[in-house]
Order: sequence, then C-alpha cells, then structure tokens
Amino acid sequence: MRISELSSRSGVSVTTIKYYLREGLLPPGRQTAATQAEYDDQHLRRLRLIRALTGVRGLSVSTTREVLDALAEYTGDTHRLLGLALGSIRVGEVPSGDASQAAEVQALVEELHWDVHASAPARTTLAETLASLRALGVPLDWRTLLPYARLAERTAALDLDQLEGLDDPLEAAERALLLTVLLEPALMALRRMAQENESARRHTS
Amino acid sequence: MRISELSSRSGVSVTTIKYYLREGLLPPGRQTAATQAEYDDQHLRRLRLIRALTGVRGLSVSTTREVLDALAEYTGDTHRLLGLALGSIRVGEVPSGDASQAAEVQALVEELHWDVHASAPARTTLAETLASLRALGVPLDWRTLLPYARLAERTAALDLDQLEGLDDPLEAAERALLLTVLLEPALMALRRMAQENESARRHTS
DNA sequence: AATATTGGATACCTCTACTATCTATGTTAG
DNA sequence: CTAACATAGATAGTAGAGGTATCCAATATT
Repeated sequence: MRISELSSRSGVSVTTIKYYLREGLLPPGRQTAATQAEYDDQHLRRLRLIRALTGVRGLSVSTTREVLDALAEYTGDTHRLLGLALGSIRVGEVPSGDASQAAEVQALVEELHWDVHASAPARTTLAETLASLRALGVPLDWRTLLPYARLAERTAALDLDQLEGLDDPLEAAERALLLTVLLEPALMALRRMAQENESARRHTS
Repeated sequence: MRISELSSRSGVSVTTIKYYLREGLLPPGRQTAATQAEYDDQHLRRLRLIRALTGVRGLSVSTTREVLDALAEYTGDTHRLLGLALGSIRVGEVPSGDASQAAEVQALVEELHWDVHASAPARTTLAETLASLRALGVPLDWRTLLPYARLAERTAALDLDQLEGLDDPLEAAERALLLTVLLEPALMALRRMAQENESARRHTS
C-alpha cells in the first residue's frame, strides 16, 4: 500500500506519517522508485501502536521512539524487555540528583526479597515521589508502602499470566509492552472508581 | 514574607511565581501598598503542592488549576472530593466520542456492585484504553479485568485508611489529593519493580 | 537621597508536535 | 501520449504550553 492508503486506514494524516518517518518512529517503506515506496500491515500496526502510546498513555514522541527501539532490541527476551525497555519510560519526573528516599526504597525491596536491578528507573521514580510527599508533610515509610507493594506483586503476577502461551516472540514482546504501558491508565482508572465506591461505602454505613 | 523570600524558600523563580499568580494557580498575596504584597506559609505550601503536581505527576498547569479549585470547593467533603474533584484529572486522553467499550465497563461495575457515578471520567478513561487495546489486537473483556479490579478495591481501601483520623478538613482534603494523585507514579513504579521480579522468578525457576 | 525590591503588565523565548509548501519524479485515466 | 494527480523527501512555518525577560512606577532599605 502507498502512503495515502496507510493514512486513510490509520486515520493519521500523510504529513504526520512523514513526520514519524523523519523522527524514526516508523521504519521507511520499501522503495520501488525514486519517489515511490510501499508500506505493509507491519507499518499500519506500528502506526496504531504509536498513536496508542502517544495518545492514550501520553508518551512524548522521543520516549515513544526509545520504547519502540527497545521493543525491537529485546524481542524474544521478555524478561529483559520488562526489566530494561519498559523501565526506560519515565513514570514521573526527570531523574534529578536527590535520591534522599533511596534508603526507604531499598528497605522495602529487601523486605520483599525482590529481585530488582539496582539501577532500575522505577526505584528513582519511587524515591522521588516519596521525597515530594515528605516535603509536603506526608512522610511515608517503607512499612506503609508494604501492603501496596504486596498488591503490586499480585498485579504483576496477573500481568505475567497474560503473556503465557504466546509463542511468537514478536507478539509476546509487543503484548508485554501494551499490557505494561497501556494498562497503566486503566489500572489508575480502576483505582479511582474503587476509591469512589469505598468512600461511598464508608460514608453511608 | 515578600515574593523574593517565597521564591528562595520554594526554589521557584520570582517570574514563575508571577506566572502562577497570573494563571490563578496561586491566590494573590495580601496587598499592603500599591506595589507590595505579603505572602504567608499557605502560599509556600500551595507552591510546593503545585510543583509536586506539575513536576512529579506531570499535570499541566490548567489541570493543576482545576484540581486546586476542586480542592478549595470540596474541602470538608472528602467523598465528593474523591468522586468529583479528583475525577476531573484526565488520566489518559481527551474524552473523544467513542465509548465503544462502555458496555464492558458497565458489566464490570455491576459485577462488583460498585457505587460509581455514571458520568465518572474514570469510566471513559477505562473504556478508551480498552478500545485502544482491542484495536491493537488485545481484546480484554470485563472478566479479564475482574482480578485487577479486586486488587484496585484493596488498594483503594488502603488509600482510605490513610485518611482516617484526620480531623482538620483542609488537611484531610489535601492529603486525599496527595495520596490519590501523587501516589500514582509510586504505585506504577511498584508495579514495574514487581513485574521485573516476577519475570525473573518465572524465568529462573 | 541613593539604591534595591516589588507588583503588574507586556513582550519574548524555547520546545514539542505537527502542518504546509515546494520540487522532482511517478502513476494513471482518457 | 499527455494531462491530471499522487508521492518522497526536504525545508519552513505554526500553535500551544510553560515559562523568562524587561520595563515601569511605587515602595523599602540603608
């Protein structure tokens, strides 16, 4: 298919597709002539993935490129993909110097006997959030976080269950990406609804 | 205190503070003369809150204003604050027309007997995420989401526990805000770490 | 009195994510 | 076979977000 068909089938304008090609989010099509290239279903799929990551999850174009690069690099090694590629996504702010709460995070990880890389970006995100909360007068220690971490453990188990039985490594890697990244807004939405429900329950009993 | 002290104590530049004043994120100080105003600890606290919401959580300035307005409006009514004010935060994308997965969400809510307002934005977020996943070949039905929702229920119970025993309504409202919004990156970070751990466990056993 | 600071207003800046235009080439309908 | 239209690639332009810089008149400090 040519670019205009790719555009109409994906709902993304031709100029935007060209922009993604320039930015390296989308691999170039197969050149058939000097001013002609051919695209296939892989491109369409990739394009939809890009729109999901930027639109639903709100990732920036450069972060999306990093994620997609990682996807290509670690396809077939879901463990590395989960540990490294997806870790490259900044959940919160840019990693600044202060890791004043790193000790709390370490205590939590040790208590749970978690096997988590020492340089995992999620550690930094967690430490920074704790530091912010502390500065605002809500000091959470690792003991308070423990029950949350236990629930995260069970959530992660559900996530990994979803990846069982997928033999095609590319498919498995892509699904890992989708479930980890795209499911985040869904899980937060579930939490919001559950909070509303729980609050109603406690206030009307 | 005057604006320069507010600036040095918060680490936010004077010009940025003026910008926040213009944008209505920060209430104006008490005017003592035509070119002089006095700020207090409330302003300092508010400023730190703004930086936490925009920096750690990545909220836009306009969303932050909405959240802070809601905080002022519903102080003393934590239930409404949780249900409405915090619901105003867009977790994902701008609410577009397609709510093709709204039926799945409704089925889930009914199964759980959740008391969630029909117009809760979290419903839309969830429906949209499901629609995106479906378009990408990962159709999740409400049955798959059910165990996730059960865990969300327990997370919400922990959240509400944290609000117990706070008598000052302003403090309770602010803590509700902090725990719901600022804890999100922390919970996602915990999930990432738990995924890495679980993946390592399954691959090395 | 001299110097610095402040509030308020306005203009400007940088970055991101596109969007528009241009040109040289290809394709296709009549 | 030619006129109308599509295409790749390059370059320039745009709108919005989130500040930043400058100016001014009034006020505070020394």
